[in-house]
Amino acid sequence: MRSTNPDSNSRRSPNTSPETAEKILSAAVAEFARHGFTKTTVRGIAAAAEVSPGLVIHHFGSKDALRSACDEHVFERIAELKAAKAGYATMAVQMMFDDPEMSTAVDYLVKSLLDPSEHGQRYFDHYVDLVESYITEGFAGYTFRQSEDSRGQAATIAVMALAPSLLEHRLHSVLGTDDTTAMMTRLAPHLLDLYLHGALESVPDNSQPGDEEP
Amino acid sequence: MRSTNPDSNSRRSPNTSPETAEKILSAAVAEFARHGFTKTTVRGIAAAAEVSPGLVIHHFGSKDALRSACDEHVFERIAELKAAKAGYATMAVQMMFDDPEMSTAVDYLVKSLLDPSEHGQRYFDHYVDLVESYITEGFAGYTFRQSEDSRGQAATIAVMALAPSLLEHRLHSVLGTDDTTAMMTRLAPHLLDLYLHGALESVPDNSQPGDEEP
DNA sequence: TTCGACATTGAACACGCGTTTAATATTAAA
DNA sequence: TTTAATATTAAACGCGTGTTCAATGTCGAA
Repeated sequence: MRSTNPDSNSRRSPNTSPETAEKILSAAVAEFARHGFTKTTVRGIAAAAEVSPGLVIHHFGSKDALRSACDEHVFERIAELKAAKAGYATMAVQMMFDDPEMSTAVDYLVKSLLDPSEHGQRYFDHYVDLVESYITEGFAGYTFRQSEDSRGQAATIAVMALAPSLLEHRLHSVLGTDDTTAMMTRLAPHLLDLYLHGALESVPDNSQPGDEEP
Repeated sequence: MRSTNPDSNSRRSPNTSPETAEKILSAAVAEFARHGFTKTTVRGIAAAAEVSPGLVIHHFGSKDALRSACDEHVFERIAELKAAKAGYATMAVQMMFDDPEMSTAVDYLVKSLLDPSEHGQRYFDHYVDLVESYITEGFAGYTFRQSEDSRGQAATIAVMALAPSLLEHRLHSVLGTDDTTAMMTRLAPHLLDLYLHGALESVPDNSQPGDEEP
């Protein structure tokens, strides 16, 4: 179903272009992931896909429609990878950052969270739902601390899990690195330690709050 | 050092209008905090300050220069409030969200972190430095869990502390609230619990990773 | 008063944006 | 081959942007 041409001998793919549309969409996802929706230009996508700006509109109708197409594409990609990793005992955080092939998809979703959109909000809602189910039902053998406000707890943990990606660029600068995978690997033990034991080791023994110095 | 004129007696607000410049700058901070730098327009700032767009440029030179002025202004404001709260026993997280007067300043800094700029990076670096000093020296009687990689640990905690503000709008939507202070108050106990005890209560007892179901 | 310096404005400029349009190139079908 | 349809492009349109400019308003100084 990919090609109906009789002789694909010396001719590659001249006119019939499902390839071109895919190339444009792929370039769009990359550009959106890199610069966000607002700052990404149709001309930039066209240049990255080595086509004219008009062709981008011709294939997808508008910049917003192109974004929707990208949303669906990324969603499918994420769903595939999530299904492929089902049952694999690891934290959701690692699930998102382990696979280098997923990095652009994750970047896209992160930018989608920052640049307000319905798709981005639906993704975040779904993510909080997922975390809440982990809290109530457990995840890969782990048991979560329970709370009366499981929704607020889930939202808190979801936000925490997304934080490193949100500030990825700032982290690169402050840690003096440019390898995202290596950086996330470096942060992973600290995240695990935080999730397992918290960040604080001992609490002050003064009972009433004030400007006291121990 | 503010003025070199000999008689600054009744010389306050004649023609040279510091009031107008302050009004513009205040409006600019609010607009930048609300919509971010890129999406904020000079015309929008001018409308909020009830002046003409040309006057904004006349007073600050350019949109970028206006942003720098806003950066300095917000930095000073934050420094003041931090100094005023020195010695007050509370977490750095709460330090940033407690005071409702600080909310716009915090929003501004958050947007500054997302929309890349030198000032935003310097602020983040400073923030990580602060957290690292808390880790090594303790904070308000609290003792942090130690790590060989204190820099990575500090970056991790700093990112976590900033996360709720970064996704404030998404949190509003997912929790069905429009009161930021109330929402942060709701999340506070979950954050404290996370920092004190972590998020996970028990770990699975299977020693080798796989697709096992407990 | 007159003058000069500054504040302030409305209109316009130059530019980049998303999008449209007319024209060309290419291919499948008749 | 001819024809219809689609892919593709260069150019331009309309719009919003940051910015500039000439004109007007305003107030202290002389």
